[in-house]
Amino acid sequence: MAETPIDPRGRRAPYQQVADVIIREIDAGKYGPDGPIPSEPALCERFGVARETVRRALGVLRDAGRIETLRGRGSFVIPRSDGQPEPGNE
Amino acid sequence: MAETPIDPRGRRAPYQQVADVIIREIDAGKYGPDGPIPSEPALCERFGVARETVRRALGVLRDAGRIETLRGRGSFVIPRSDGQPEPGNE
DNA sequence: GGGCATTTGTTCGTATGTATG
DNA sequence: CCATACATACGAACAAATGCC
Repeated sequence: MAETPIDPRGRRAPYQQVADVIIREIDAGKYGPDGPIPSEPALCERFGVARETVRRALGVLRDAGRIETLRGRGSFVIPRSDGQPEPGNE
Repeated sequence: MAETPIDPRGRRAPYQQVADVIIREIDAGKYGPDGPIPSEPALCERFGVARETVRRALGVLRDAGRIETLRGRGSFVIPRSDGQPEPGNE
């Protein structure tokens, strides 16, 4: 079972829901300022979605400049430029 | 913008238009006698159509015996049998 | 160097829901 | 109703880069 199931029929598409969750976690500092986020297979497991859906979500994050992805390595949080402190876990 | 836009309202359906263009290019030797043709996503981009439309077009080419498609690899031009020389570029 | 597991990149196969003419 | 088309999603296979032993 997926740890963080998403609603396949929500008003927002599944890949957008996945993107939302991960963005919030990055904002909360869950992965560190420049840390790696979980691998695609791990995210598939967690959300109970296909790899394509995870990859779409990560595409949203890349387009938003929140992560960068390296082949054979993984995806990494892009540190905030100075003056924009981490939102911090609450 | 699509490099080779097709007319969504032409007398021929979009998938037929796409099939026509690719067949002409194969005849012109553009992809080599047994070379790969561009991937489905690439063709979607080029013609500005959805993947289903590209797949229908490729279905026409397969039914006509002009290409063969391999999962995870791509679609390849089927060489002409002897006695039927390539139409030749120009 | 080789071999292997992990990870992302790419490709086709299939299915569903929605919309249009 | 039906054919066509688009967007999304899941599945499977192949490919390339990385890293570790």
